[in-house]
Amino acid sequence: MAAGEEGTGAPASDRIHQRVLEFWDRAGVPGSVIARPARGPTFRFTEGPPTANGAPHIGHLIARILKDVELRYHRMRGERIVSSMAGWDCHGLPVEIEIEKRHGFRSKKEIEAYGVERFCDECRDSVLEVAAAWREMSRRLGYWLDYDHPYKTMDAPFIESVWWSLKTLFDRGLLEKGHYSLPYCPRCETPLSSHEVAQGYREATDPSVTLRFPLTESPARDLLVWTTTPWTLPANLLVAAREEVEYSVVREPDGRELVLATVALPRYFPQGAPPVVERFPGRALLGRSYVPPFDTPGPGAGRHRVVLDDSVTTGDGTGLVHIAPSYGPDDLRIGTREKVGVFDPLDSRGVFTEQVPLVRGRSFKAADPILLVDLAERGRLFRRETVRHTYPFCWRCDTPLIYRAIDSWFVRTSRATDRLVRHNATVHWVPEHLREGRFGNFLTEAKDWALSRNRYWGTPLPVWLCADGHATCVGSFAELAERQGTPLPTPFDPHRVTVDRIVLRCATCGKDARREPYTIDGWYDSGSAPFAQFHYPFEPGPFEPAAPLDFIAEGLDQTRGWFYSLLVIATLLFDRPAYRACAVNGMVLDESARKMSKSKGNALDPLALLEKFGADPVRWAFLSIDFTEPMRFGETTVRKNAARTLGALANVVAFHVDNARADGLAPVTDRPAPEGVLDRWLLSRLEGTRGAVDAALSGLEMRAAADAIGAFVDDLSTWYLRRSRPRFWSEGRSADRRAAHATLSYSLLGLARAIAPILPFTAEWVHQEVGERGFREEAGSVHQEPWPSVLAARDVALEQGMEGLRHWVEVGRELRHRAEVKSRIPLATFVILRAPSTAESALGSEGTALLADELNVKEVRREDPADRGRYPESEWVLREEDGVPVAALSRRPTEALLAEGLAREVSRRLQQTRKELGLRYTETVAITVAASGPLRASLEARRDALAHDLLAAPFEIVEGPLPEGPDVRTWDLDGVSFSAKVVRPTR
RNA sequence: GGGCCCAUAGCUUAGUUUGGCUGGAGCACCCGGCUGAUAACCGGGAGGUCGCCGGUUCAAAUCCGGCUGGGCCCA
Repeated sequence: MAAGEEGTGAPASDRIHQRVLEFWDRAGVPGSVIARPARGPTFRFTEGPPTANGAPHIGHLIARILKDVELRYHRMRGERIVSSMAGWDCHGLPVEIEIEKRHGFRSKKEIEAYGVERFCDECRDSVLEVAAAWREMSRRLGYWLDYDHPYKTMDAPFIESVWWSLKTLFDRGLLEKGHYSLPYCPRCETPLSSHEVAQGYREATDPSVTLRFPLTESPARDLLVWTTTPWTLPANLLVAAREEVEYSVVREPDGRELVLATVALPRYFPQGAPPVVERFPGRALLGRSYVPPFDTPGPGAGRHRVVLDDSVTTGDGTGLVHIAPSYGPDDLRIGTREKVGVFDPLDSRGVFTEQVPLVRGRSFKAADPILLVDLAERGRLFRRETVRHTYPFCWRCDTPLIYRAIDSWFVRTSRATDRLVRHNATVHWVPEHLREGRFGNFLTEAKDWALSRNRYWGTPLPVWLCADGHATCVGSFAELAERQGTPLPTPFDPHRVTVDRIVLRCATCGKDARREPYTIDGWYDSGSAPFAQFHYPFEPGPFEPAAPLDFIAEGLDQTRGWFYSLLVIATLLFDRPAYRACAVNGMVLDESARKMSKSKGNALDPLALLEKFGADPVRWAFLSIDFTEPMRFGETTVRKNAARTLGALANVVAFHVDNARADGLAPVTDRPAPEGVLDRWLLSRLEGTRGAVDAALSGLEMRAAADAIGAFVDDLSTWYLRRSRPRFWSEGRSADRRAAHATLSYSLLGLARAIAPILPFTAEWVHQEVGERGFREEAGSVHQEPWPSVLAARDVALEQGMEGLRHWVEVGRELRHRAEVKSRIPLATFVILRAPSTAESALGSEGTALLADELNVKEVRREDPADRGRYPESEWVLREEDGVPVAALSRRPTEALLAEGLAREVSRRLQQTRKELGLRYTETVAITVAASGPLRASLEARRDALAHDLLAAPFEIVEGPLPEGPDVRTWDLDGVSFSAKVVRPTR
């Protein structure tokens, strides 16, 4: 038996998984399944490449389960998956940071001192180490991809494809250099794209300060200016007001005057404002010059003045905004418009240069308090508070970001907004609301994509500039060699160390051109994966420019990551959507609905989880929750969800296999045509389940598929098998026995195929065990079987009839309950006072017999509903609906029936004894029962039946009591005692 | 501050698209039964202001508005 092994949540789960894994590995099943079919309809898929900088976490597990379920389903349908390549996202900051940590580096200078070449080599090696951990997790999960031939974004062919795409964009004017205000990480010394920034907002406490900027012509009158970033004050060049907003001048007790927006007065003077001496609209302030907070050199020195801009709001602060063009997008725009230039006294690490002597050598954050003290000493500080707000941090290293005016290369996504929106509209999103909701909103706001990074380990930007500023974008290695005038080394590694040395002839003027020293955003790499994995367009392959992927699935965090970069690149290059269907899973929380994190110690290690429970219980547990929402998940989730269905199925299989072997009955793969209602019912239910699973999986409703399977297994175990059990131990190979065997064997084999996408291990085990394939290589795997897409007809009337019958069982049991007669004691009659429905008629007399047996009554009849008077309450218990009796049950058993019940009591206790002795139901025992009086007479009368039921030979009935002994037990049945000696056979 | 999503029994949830049976299941609990039976099975019970308030309607878990709580995202 497979039942009862502890600790797994599903019986024998470990053993099954181990055995199946061993079989797959030995027989090379995954490789062979992935390779086939060579022909067949194409199902386009791309594995979202995990960033190869750390071990997989639990969130990665769910997306991989969803992907695997769909891929298995489509493979079984005979479709060719293009492609099944595993993928690794190798480039970028995440990987560099791992290596920096290893050496304790804190800045780019240290990397350069160490040697960029060595550094990049270590990045490359680290990627390969991490890939091994992912591979093992995937093996245990049963996530089948081609791990022997993965695409890696750092491979030369991949990079060449990316270059081709960038050149294509460049030629269309969609790749340009610009001077922009970008989020910048001072630790990583590189700008980040807006979708990277989006990943790193969190709560932070910052200074909230209001300053006095005295007006030059009216030295006793101060502009009040508010900021949460004091370190930007040395770079102040302008103050912005809003044209139509009303400003007030108030006089303080000491005679100084303050200028601020009228609506800001209550904010600054909640107890009542000082007297207002003047009011005017913002435009009146235009051109007024003021004394800047710090006397620093810079392009705007001496030209500090008030300008007008609509970006000024009065929701916070004073309605007068400090403008430092180098440190904010609006600031840069205004500064450019006012032609004051840019003053940026920070170096690339965010440290103040000698341009601000007061804080020279200090990082921007550390400068805040020093600057504030200085301002306070000079009487410029009006108010100092702190504020809690959300602020962006670097998604990799957690350093606070700053906006900074910087030279960068951009992909002009803003020019394609309408096409992005249009293509997105065609996507089948699961959950659907993402299309118009979060993802859709993001698209309409899409800004140009800041592509360049001032880093080392990444795809080099293939742009060279000559002294005259002409840009040459290189789209292939051949072109590179040609423009260089000499062949490239072989093998050619297109990373910075090699590429930076190459000097080209400018495509425009023929002068020497040097490479722009940038790498590109790693999201561009992964977004290129659908074509770059095939080295398109340099090699022939299955990639078709016009064809979107049919399916992808990843976590919600990819909304601004991969989902976005795929769509942008597909739109700009091929003017089509990137994918037809996208399943998106929510975040995985712990069992108390808290975020999982390593620091809290509540993170589940996916590999450990798979090892502890086996993959199928974990897969089942995830598919039992709504994956589109945040999921509460933990070991309990696995235990509770998996035990029921997987345990029940394992035990049905174990029962069947035991039974079939005992009588040498062969597996049945052709659909049998049994006569019995139970058999026909089960076969019909099987077809219904197959259909439901098929519909669910084709609509990305993985959960509905699991529900249908769960319901079928429940019916199979608790109704079909429970009701059919006696048929399996009828003597020899009766027709009924063979029919039951054929039905169960065929159903289990059919079920194995239907569950294969969802429960690949269990499916294989059922397929092998029930099919008597013995896990032999040549016998094949369930995953090589075709999907049962052509279904046999269901017998709907029969299914409905069975539902009706089971309803009458419930009614009968309720009546027994009310009559207080336990089921073991037979009753004479159950009467249904309703005409049978057509569906119920489909069950015929067999259904009646089944109902009689289930309710332990001697007779089931149907009668005209009008005959109520024939069922007096003294003799019957009645069930009424809407005041009309619908069923009646004999209220009391006769003496004879009581005696029969007594015999059954004895039988039951002896069966219990068999069980306690651990006997299999193929083993015979010797039983001697001692009883007297009516009990003995009742037993004598049923001697043969009892002997048969109990597998007892010899079966003796003697006048009691039996002498005490190790095998003797005594029971008391409501005052009647009996004892029995049960002796195990000698083996 | 803005956007998206979620809220049904102690837990997991069906039902919400398209308003209409008495809001269904499973787990857990209580009572009983059954067992050739699996952390099993069967019946009964208890447990629901369908988050709250309002609106539309003959009729609202379902549609609309607002609010509360939670999650994610953006600024």
